[in-house]
Amino acid sequence: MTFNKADYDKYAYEPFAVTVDLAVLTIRSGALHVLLVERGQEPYAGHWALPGGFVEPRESAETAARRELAEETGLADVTGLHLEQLRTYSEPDRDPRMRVVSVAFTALLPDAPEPHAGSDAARASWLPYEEGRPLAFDHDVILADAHERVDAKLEYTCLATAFCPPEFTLGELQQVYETVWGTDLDRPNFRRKVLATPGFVEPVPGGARLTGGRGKPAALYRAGPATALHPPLLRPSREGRPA
Amino acid sequence: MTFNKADYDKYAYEPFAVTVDLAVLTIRSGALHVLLVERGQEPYAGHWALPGGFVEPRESAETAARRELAEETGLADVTGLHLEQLRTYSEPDRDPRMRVVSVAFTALLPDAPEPHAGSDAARASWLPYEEGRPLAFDHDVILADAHERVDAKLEYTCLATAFCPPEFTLGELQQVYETVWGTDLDRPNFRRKVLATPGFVEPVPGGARLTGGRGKPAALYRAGPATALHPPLLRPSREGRPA
DNA sequence: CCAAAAGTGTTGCATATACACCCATGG
DNA sequence: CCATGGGTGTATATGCAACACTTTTGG
Repeated sequence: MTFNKADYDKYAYEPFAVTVDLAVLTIRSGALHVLLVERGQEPYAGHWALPGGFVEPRESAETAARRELAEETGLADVTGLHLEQLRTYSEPDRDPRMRVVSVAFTALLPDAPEPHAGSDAARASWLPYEEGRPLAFDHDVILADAHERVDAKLEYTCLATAFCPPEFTLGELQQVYETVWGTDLDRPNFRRKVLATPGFVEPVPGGARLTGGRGKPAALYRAGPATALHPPLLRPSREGRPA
Repeated sequence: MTFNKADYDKYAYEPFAVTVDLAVLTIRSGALHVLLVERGQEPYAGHWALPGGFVEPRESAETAARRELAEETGLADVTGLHLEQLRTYSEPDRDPRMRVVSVAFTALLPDAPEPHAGSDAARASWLPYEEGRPLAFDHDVILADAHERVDAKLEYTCLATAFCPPEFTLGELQQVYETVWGTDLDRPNFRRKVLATPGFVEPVPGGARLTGGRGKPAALYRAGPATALHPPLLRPSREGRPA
């Protein structure tokens, strides 16, 4: 970027507000859920919206996103959670009050503790992915973009473990894929694919799960160090025909 | 995002400047080139930088990026060119003068007309990808991110045609892959892969290329309607071992 | 006639898919 | 002892990498 002398005047342009918006996803009882907050004021009073807030003067967008994530979920420690920049939304009229440029993030959580209603007093809640529409502002678009991105990244990254608790069974991991993609996968083949990818998961030293399930106790795994998936784990039911 | 009443004061926070930065890539005589501008003033006077500029009050970042692309390349029509949002860079001190949040874009061009030195008077030029370092500000990081993204997207999208003129041969398309990835590909197999993907390329009605080449004239193709590549065209020389 | 680039064919290995089957636990 | 979910084996199909070969042009 190149600047002229006039650019040094910070108020040469109408100021832009910079915010972060968070698409926080989790899996709850076999269905994809989103963290939403209910708006108390106009515009969009009574509508659900993505959590978010202003970027502070000395923060990066990433720092602001993690701060908001902690505030909105009420979790004590959000350092381990998956948080990734999605894209930036900057249409001039996306907020009727003023010029707001929003950097959107996607966050993925394992379990789903009931959210701490944010400092903004609005109600916060986990909603099934399809519910609460239409969302405020352009949040329907942001959320759809987030879902599409997660869909795609499950194929060629190890992202699925971000939905799982620290220790999990392969059955749980498979359910992540089946829930997000909305398809069924062949268990034996899924198992082989996952185990054949070095660093995707690693067995926890001495354990097997007992008390919960009805069938044979499943082995427990932890997320491995790998991030990419080569070759990818392709989701079925696309006829190899790109749009 | 939720607002309190105080948020209505546009000057409640120190204003953020919002800019766009462009990583404009092309292939020139078999090598990847980047469009860079030379800075005339401090900071980073004399350094090369990515082209870019401020987002105007009534523009989206996308609109601003396309406007800057037209200005900096001097091309009359930039509507057909590939332009895609990369990510947003918002570290508080990335510009020593003031708080600048920059939405970065990646643009891909077929041919490489000599750039019109921008309105900012600075010199503009195509440089081989490796040259001109270190760039001003955090532009080394932005450019590296852009390259990485293009690398990855060649595998599973039809993006490579964005580097090609309206009509091209399969040899030229293959050179795009080889140049960007820095590897050699097997011509027969590459050919089959591309032609087996419906909508990737389509033959131009009656043509074959004659005058230029030394060997057998190659058939001409146009970019097809497809955007995704299933299955992907994997780049070789990665041992299937994710990090 | 030779070099260079386009295009075709073939073969072997790797992987995926689809399914049949056994194992261990709770009720 | 049966339903339920975990885990193993295997045959067939598919896809891809490697490489030999033919074709058509310019010099």
